[in-house]
Amino acid sequence: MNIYDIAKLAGVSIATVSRVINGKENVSEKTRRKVERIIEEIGYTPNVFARGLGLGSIQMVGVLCTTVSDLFYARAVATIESELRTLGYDVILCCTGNDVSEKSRYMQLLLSKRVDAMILVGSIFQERTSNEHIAQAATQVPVILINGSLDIPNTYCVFCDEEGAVYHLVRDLAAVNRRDILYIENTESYSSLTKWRGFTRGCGDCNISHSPALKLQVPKDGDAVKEKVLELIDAGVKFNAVVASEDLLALGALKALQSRGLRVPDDVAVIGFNDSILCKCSSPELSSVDNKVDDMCRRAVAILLELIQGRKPPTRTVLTPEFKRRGSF
Amino acid sequence: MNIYDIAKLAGVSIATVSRVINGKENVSEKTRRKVERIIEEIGYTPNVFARGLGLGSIQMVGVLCTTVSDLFYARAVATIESELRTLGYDVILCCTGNDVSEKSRYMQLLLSKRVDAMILVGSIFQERTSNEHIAQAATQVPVILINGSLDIPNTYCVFCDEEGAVYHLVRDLAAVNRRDILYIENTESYSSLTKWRGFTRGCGDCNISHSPALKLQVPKDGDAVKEKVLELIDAGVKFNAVVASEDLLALGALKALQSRGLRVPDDVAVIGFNDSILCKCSSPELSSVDNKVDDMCRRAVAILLELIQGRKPPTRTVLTPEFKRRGSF
DNA sequence: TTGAAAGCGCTACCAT
DNA sequence: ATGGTAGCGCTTTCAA
Repeated sequence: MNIYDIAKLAGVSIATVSRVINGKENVSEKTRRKVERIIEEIGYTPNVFARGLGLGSIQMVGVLCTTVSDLFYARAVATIESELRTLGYDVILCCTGNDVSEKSRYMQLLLSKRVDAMILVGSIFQERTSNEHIAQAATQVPVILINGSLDIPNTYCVFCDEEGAVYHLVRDLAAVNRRDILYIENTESYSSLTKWRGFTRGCGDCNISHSPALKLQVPKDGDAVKEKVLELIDAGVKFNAVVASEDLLALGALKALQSRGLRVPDDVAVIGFNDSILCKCSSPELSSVDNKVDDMCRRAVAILLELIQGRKPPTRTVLTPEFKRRGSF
Repeated sequence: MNIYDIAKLAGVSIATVSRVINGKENVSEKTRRKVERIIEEIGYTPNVFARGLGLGSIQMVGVLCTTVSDLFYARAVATIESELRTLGYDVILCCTGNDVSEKSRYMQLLLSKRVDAMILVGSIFQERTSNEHIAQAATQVPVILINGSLDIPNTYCVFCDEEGAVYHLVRDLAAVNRRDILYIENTESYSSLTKWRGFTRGCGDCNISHSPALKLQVPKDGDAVKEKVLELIDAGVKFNAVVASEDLLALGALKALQSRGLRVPDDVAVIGFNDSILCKCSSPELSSVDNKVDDMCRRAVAILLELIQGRKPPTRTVLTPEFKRRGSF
């Protein structure tokens, strides 16, 4: 069932049918109604390929994350999807994994599918070495980076001042004499770097000389963290606060502490990052830095909208995180 | 840059270029290499629309879930995406929400995008009233339902014997004299019905007369559950086991119990459903029924593959859940 | 207000 | 092994 069939049934030309479908002005009310009725009756839907061929756009945006089974990314993707939907765009979901060459391959794939834009979710898309593949993609379609910052033409970044958040966290801890801070970071993510910068700056300002023994670098795995923290405790390393670059890591630490009879927050304060659903699963509940995923995503889509409308959106949008105080500090 | 340009540069016809692109046999090695070199050099990628126009397929599958920010769905979507990717298919993600008319609208949308198939994730897509919209979609493309069972032509179902799982759970509880079981279910999902059936059957077989006061129906919200369970405890209702239709609900109950000084599992055993990441966040960790999301998703994609290959896959695939024993029972 | 016809870029069939 | 060419279904310009 195509536009020709409709045209024949309505006794008009395909041009007229096309006009009706696309809501053009120059069609008489009578003709419009007739065509619309037939379209309705037949249940006709235009062929997207044919349409795309002419227009060069298929109203789709590629959304990339390393894996959507991660809480943070899942939430982000959910928000982006719903926001884009309101603009009439579909989401092609790509879970790329951590490997750069894979990320690059996915971006190529999306370009070949002629997506209208690409949204990269997570600082993890900001490579420590080269970001040439992003630059390359950005020559074809706008690229929006969520939770990362990159200075590349046609690339727009939305992120949260995580450095500042950690900085203030350290100051707050020092203010209540929690100066022996165990810092746990996920090795994989780029944002770890930013957070660490905030941490050291905070330590500097508070005259805390942070021992290397109090920095833990781990993969994103609750059990692994727990193990490591247990080792630390058993080795006699002392600390009265834990700051983790992700809730899951904080949770692992919390469990390790509790299993050794240490009280949270009395003996040790624990603070996570992301303000995920996990925070409400432990007792005491986990204090955490809310890095405003939803806001970032909404901003990202808003930027896309501006681009579509031919306006010039800001290249960088910085949001302020918010500390969510719960039982663990 | 299109196939004509490539043809011109290579000094061959577009037909030959097309053959090279599609890896057809009947091209001389020399010609193939020449064309490939030029394609590489120019960085040419075929236009998907033009291709789709001819083939009627765009190598995309629509994946629908109510919201991907939910742990269960996120994990499912992640698995589906990665499996489909290996087959060369992209995923169009649709988070529909619970509303039937919205679900229906999304399915129409996907059909108009000419997806090659649709995968519905979650029993929630099985409406209690009419599933006409699914039947309608299934007339156009194969529909695969994960964690639900529907008898509709061109619709394939993959699900887990949740009824059996709950049935055996009740028996196991009864066997250790945990006969006062608080049953908590999510009102929104269809699978609640199945689970409840297993529960009552188990009670029947064990001569447990289950009091209506021990059935809690709640939305999917940990805090809400906690409230309800607290009310129950404070009202003096006694029970020595909790079975919940989802981990999040079980966790809410667990927190309520602990906050009233009840010990888990000594005083009350708690069992969740889905074996999600949440199970490992509490202390004690949550025992849970693993309903094999990953397996279901893999099966679903395997079915799709069979369909593509023109084979006749089974209409219903039933998996056996597995009880994951942890601290809470 | 309406219609005719020229693309859009590709696939696949038919010739050679 | 290669080329010519007819669609695929739509949008859009140009004429009427």
